[in-house]
Amino acid sequence: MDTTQRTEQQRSADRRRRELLEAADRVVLREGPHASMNAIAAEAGITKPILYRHFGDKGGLYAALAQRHTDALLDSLRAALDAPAERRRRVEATLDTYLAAIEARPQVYRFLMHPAEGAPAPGDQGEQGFDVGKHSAPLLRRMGEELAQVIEERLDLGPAGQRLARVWGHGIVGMMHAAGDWWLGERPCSRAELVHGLADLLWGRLAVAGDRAGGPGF
Amino acid sequence: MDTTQRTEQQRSADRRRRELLEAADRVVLREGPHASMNAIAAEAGITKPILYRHFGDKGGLYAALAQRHTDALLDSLRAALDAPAERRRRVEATLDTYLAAIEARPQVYRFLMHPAEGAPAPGDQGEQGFDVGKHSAPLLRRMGEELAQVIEERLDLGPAGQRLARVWGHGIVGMMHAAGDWWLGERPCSRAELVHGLADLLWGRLAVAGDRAGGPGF
DNA sequence: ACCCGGTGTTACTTACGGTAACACCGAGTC
DNA sequence: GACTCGGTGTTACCGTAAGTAACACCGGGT
Repeated sequence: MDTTQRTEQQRSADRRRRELLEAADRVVLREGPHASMNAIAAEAGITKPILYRHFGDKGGLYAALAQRHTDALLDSLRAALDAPAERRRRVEATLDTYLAAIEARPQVYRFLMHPAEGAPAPGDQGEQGFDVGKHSAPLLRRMGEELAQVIEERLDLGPAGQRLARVWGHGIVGMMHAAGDWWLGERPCSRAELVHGLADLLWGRLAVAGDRAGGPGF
Repeated sequence: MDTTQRTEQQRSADRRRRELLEAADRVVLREGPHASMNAIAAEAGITKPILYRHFGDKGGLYAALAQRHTDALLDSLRAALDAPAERRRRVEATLDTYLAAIEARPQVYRFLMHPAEGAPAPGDQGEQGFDVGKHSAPLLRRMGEELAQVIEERLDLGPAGQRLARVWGHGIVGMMHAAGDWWLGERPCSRAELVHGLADLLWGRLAVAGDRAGGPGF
């Protein structure tokens, strides 16, 4: 098991794996998250068992596929978050980066948000509580944690700062996600307007807005 | 086809439908969203074709099931939103109501958020764009729209108020959802702390928080 | 006596995830 | 040169679950 040989084999396997992932990517982009293993294998010019040898099961393949895209998106978001500008500009840039991404490739986005569709696993006994709470798309969790870390590093939030940063990280990511999802479906306004509206929300405009005439107030 | 007879038949059918829904509810609560149509039929003491006669397909059954729970949850939320108290208290009460609901019955919650698992429909040709944007759980959309309406009715947000209210409605709901999902999975703090943290976020504490020493600022 | 709509059944088809068993092939070894 | 060995590939199969005929029973109206 000397290093060079192992590397040789691994490089071959890794190249193959990348090819398979690219084929899977094409199929998922074309047919959506319901793409069958047969279809993916056909696209790659091979048959099912090979896919299973490489990825274990459908969940494994989808996880590998999702991680590629998740990593790419997170890199973009980090860049926007780290840009040299004032706080509000950075928040807006990050929101806009996310929205631009899901706008540009909605299929990828949809796949990332619903990767757990298949794979109930035949021998499913156990875990009666069926992973409540962990069901969210890994992308959302990762984005939430990432943002939480940035917030905690840079903001002085007092003694309970760490907990608060995580609450905010996940909350802001969820806000971005849900608003983006709705916006993508209905296109009720321009991207810039959406970004501005969300930033206003985060900047506390909800708290200071005046009551409307005639109502009991909000 | 006189009215009384029709009503007679309909009432019988409706009662049956409710019974079936309750059986389905028990199974879904016990086995999660992967419950098979066979299992549901067995729980109801009948066989599959009857389910299909009543609900069309699995998606139909799940939609009917989801609507019951969604309606119930929305009623609670409306009550919290309409309570006579100042704005911040009401926001906190609404957040707390939602979190209490998902905490009390996580299985229901999980089911509501992922109702579209099955039903790719065999004759799936067409809709190549596969409903991007509409994939979200109907519950999230309904909550977003509902909140948007309340905001728009009660707050004076200037000329673009309507659009802004919808952006905020969906954004806030998404924030609540993602934070609640994360919280339910990790239980990093008490419910009250979470509520307080999210309300602080909505009240603009992000904007006014001080930079941490040593960093370039957020 | 006869039909008819509603409720129910059994038995089937189709599709898909996943697996077992076998075939080929190139590289290193005696 | 025959021989094993790991990797790549195949065909053929199993189990499960959605969805669909086709048939059976039963009560009431004509």
